[in-house]
Amino acid sequence: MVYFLYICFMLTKAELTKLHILKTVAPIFNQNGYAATSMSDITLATSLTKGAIYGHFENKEELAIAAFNYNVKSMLLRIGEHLSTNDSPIEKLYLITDFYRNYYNYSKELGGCPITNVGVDANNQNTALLERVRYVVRKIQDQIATLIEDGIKAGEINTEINAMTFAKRIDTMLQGAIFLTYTMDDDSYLKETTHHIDSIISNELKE
Amino acid sequence: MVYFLYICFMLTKAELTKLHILKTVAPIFNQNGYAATSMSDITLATSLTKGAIYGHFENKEELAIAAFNYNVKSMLLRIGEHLSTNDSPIEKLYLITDFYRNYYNYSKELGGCPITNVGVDANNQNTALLERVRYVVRKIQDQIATLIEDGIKAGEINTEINAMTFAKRIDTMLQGAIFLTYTMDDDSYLKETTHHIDSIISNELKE
DNA sequence: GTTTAAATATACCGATTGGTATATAATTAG
DNA sequence: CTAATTATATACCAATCGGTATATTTAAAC
Repeated sequence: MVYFLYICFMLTKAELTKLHILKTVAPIFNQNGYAATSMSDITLATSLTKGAIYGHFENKEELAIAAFNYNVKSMLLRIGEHLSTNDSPIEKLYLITDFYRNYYNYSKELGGCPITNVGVDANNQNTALLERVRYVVRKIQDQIATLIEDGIKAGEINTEINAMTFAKRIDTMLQGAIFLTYTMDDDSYLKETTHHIDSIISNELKE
Repeated sequence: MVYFLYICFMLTKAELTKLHILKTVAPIFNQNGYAATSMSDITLATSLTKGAIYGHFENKEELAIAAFNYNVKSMLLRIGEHLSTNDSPIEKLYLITDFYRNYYNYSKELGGCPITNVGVDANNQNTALLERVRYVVRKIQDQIATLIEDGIKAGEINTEINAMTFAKRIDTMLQGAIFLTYTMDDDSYLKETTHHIDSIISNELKE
């Protein structure tokens, strides 16, 4: 059997299988958590056997980490695409809130928000996974802070603003909204919060 | 053997055992999650056997629900105590943020924040537990909203304020701060957020 | 097309899972 | 103090857990 990707990007059959495993397994780990996901779940979902799975991943933990990285990568890629629409720092800030405005629908495909789920799941459990979560949280906050600093330099944002303070404040609101939206199955938390952040940008950040 | 509580409140030995189980098991379930907590963990921690445990709880799920309720009850009790310090609605609002200011230290005793942990853990997994989480979230938000409405009636808070909107906004910020404080093991999220909410009360709510 | 190497399937491992039937111990009621 | 009852301990269950050694199939290189 010959696959499109195989021809196009010169991927070996094994690499394709690895991608298939990750794509299939990522939302399962994300939705069920590490402990509640069994290797049987994985073989069943991928239609592969343990031999194939363990041929690509050393153990369950390595697979879980790879699955989390897969989810995060596709998420950050999507944010990046969204932000590339506009060049102005302050407009990019609005685009971040715009991304999270529809985050419920989007992240459902990933089996929920990977940051929220793995952050809670790995807390005091899995050191390697938790470290990855922290890295991504820092990365997102740094990105927001950099945008604010760029906005200050461009004269779009008030010079007296502390970039990291506001970045963390925005991230805190977003994380709370994501958690409550999922827990209450109510999108209005994300809608209201993104709207609120927009008005903060307009009223408190804008020069 | 005779226990203090036994004499004082006329609790049977069995009821005492049940309390002992819940007190021991509640933080374990909260910290590890439902799937990652085994009955062996429970028998080991309580120094009891399966016979004793299953004599008091029908199955693992019932025990997990009882453990969550135990944590929530002690948490709500603590908030209630804290709020009883003052009678003014707006001062009670400040006392809520004051409670969450030191929430990291307090909730560590419970094995983390029960709302956050069980909210994520039970999402798309355990219907009964998730329903309990939702009930508690609504209860907390209603409590905040009621305080704001009382403040409006008392002339302490601006009449144009939408109580539930602000209650949900405050809760969203708190949930985000709790999540990030735990995930990043950094208390400053809760400190900064409670400080920020205080200034919102002072600047946006106060008449 | 054949050989060689890699990828996948099969069958199995000991340990642990949640749960139960029954025996034993402790407590309560008379 | 005894009898009835309740609470706890013991021993066991089938099922599943994560993981592995080996056989078999498939793809890659020539």
